[in-house]
Amino acid sequence: MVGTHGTSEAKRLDGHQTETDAELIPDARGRTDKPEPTCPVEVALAAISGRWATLVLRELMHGPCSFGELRARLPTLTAKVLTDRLGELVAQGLVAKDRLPGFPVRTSYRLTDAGMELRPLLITLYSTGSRVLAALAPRDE
Amino acid sequence: MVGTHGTSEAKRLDGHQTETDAELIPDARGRTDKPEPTCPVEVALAAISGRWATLVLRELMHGPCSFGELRARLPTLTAKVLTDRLGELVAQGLVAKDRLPGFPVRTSYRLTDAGMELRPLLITLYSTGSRVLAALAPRDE
DNA sequence: CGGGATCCTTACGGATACTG
DNA sequence: CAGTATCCGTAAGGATCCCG
Repeated sequence: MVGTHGTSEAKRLDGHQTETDAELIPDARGRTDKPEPTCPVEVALAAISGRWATLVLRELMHGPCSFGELRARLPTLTAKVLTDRLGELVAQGLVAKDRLPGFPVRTSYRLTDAGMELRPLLITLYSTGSRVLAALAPRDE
Repeated sequence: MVGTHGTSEAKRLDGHQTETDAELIPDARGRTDKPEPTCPVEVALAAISGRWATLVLRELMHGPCSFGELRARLPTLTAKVLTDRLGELVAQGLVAKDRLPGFPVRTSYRLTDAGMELRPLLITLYSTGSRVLAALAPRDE
């Protein structure tokens, strides 16, 4: 039925080559037809989603950091949003929170081993964005 | 003033080593203290942000695809959201929309050169998510 | 087939003020 | 210093119905 005409045009739309899929979808967790929290892509996405998330992560990549230091380095980020973002990262097991003894109270935030795994992603976000900008620059296509 | 005590504890919190920064922040566009649309990271983030965005991109990575085909492959995605997502991608110059002549109307969506640049990012999202899950699996730290 | 037009609800980001 | 407590406006996602 489908093959009666066999035009190359129909094939281009219908036929999806599965050759390169293994690169994009290495295993069964990627073969999903909707956003599943268990899909690795969604896990990574959750880590960097939310405004300011990548900037907070970038600062923590430099090493442990206190709440106030983070605020100082990201001056226009309000305490509420920073608390939200850090709370999410802690809940995801990407950041650990250490209360330092003494007074006034100091809290040190640092990346966990899982959080460290995000470094290549931040680097790829940067390089990808750069290449996209470069590809758009010549002409709008 | 700062150096009077010189405890290693203070250094760990205050001193951010600039050694590895070049990897994370290659040029001036990355040295921002707030989310700037011109920052490459924000550009890449914009491309994959919004629910279903990565799934739509994944499908388009296989090759051009019509509106209905996208709906068929992502059954629980409503037409409105798909229209939104595609519209954003087109507005960002990552996807091109071709109206095919004939009846009924067919529209073919395909990645532009800029959109193709997102492939490594999708792959990194997957591998990063996998490694994060693996790092969290042994123990919660 | 490929959307557009509405409407609704919730989540998110931000501002401001206050506390242990 | 390191948050918490409120309040608010907007925008995003989804459902439903309709049109060319």
